[in-house]
Amino acid sequence: MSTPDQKLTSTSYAILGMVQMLGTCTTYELGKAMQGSFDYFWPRARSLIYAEVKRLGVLGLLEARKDSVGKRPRTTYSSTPAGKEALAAWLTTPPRTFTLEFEGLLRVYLAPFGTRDDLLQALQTVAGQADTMLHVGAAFKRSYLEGTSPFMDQIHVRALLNDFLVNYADLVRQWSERSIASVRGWEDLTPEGKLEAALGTFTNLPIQDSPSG
Amino acid sequence: MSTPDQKLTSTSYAILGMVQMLGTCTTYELGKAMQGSFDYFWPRARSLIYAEVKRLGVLGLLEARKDSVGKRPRTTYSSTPAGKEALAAWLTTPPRTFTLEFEGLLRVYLAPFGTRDDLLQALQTVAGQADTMLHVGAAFKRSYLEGTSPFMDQIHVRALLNDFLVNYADLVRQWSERSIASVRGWEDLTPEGKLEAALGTFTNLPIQDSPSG
DNA sequence: ATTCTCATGTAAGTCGTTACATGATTTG
DNA sequence: CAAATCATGTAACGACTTACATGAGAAT
Repeated sequence: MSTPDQKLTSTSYAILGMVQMLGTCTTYELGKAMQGSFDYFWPRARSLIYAEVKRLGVLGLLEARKDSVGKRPRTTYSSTPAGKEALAAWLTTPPRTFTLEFEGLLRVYLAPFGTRDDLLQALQTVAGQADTMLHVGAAFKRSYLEGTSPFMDQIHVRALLNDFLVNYADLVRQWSERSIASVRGWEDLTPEGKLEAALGTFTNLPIQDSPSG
Repeated sequence: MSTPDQKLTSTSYAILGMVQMLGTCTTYELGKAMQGSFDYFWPRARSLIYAEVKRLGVLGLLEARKDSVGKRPRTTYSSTPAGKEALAAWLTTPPRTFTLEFEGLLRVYLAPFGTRDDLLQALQTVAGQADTMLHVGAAFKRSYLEGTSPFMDQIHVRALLNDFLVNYADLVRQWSERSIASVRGWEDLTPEGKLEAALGTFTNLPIQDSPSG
């Protein structure tokens, strides 16, 4: 009963969950943990977290304890029964759709208004970004296989999560590499002589070009 | 020279590019085109486009012509030399990093605070969303293979684009399906008896758990 | 002792969304 | 001709970001 859910955002629940996971934490620790865990699928700026925990405290979904370090005040948060209830209630609702924001694809779409080299550089930047992500994934993999990760007891769900994330990074990496290879084979961005390969790419997409309607 | 780039966002350039692609268009047509093309990698609300073309008009990057339909006024836009220059200049800069916002993964991470069935439902929702995306991809594929797409002359770059998008949707679909299969095999969300499979998942990730360095 | 990094926030601003209002056009 | 849908915006609001300010602790 009650579930007093005012206007909470998904970020609110992300915070509620992370605090519950950590038990008790300062906002800084919370921020670090969120950055380390959520950055690739729910990225948020630090300052937002400071604002949000405050709000969740007022709503009674987090317990805020003031202490201080030196003569500087700070706040430490922990979960409340109401907070746990709210989180559990949210978890029963369907997730909003996943959205991608991929400027690199915008560059591909608009490539004909720039140069071939612009496109190549954009794709190389993307490849580098994917590579970084793969390194992070590799570190996670190592920490779980070696058993050095905190939250080893969560390994069964974290496996699902990393399964997605690593395959996702790998997809971006591979896509950017084969795209670079394609573009390298071009002299410019005009359509001339590029139809055949394009049709081949479409044909090989892992999908049925099945009945409309 | 000049490149008077005030504070333009990536969305500004997306608009600049789409208008240049269309030649001349009403804001409504522009919005439709953007929705149809960018929705999966650069989603933006209609109303933002109305606001943005107006601004781009003031900046001289788009030409705005007022006409009317019945006694209702409307504005039609087309590209200007300055606009084309600005777009070309932007295309030389490196793209910002791709970001994902995937509430489904948040649900996976926080799953232990809810029930097994919550998690299953969330994953099924995701599978459905990926499926929808695959249908859109299939339609694109068909239109290009049949040669019925407008902008057939862009097929070489669109092939790169759809290569990513379809494989991405396919990844989400397949991931959600194998995750559902995993969770179906569980009786609850406790760690008991789930270690082996999790370790296997990590081991099989397409990545080296290579030297830290 | 100074400097650099860690830690704890606040303030201002913006990009973008949801909701609304209303005219025009098609459809039943 | 009434209802639904297409078309053309505006207004209000909010979630999130960037930039700033500053204390504490570590390093040199």
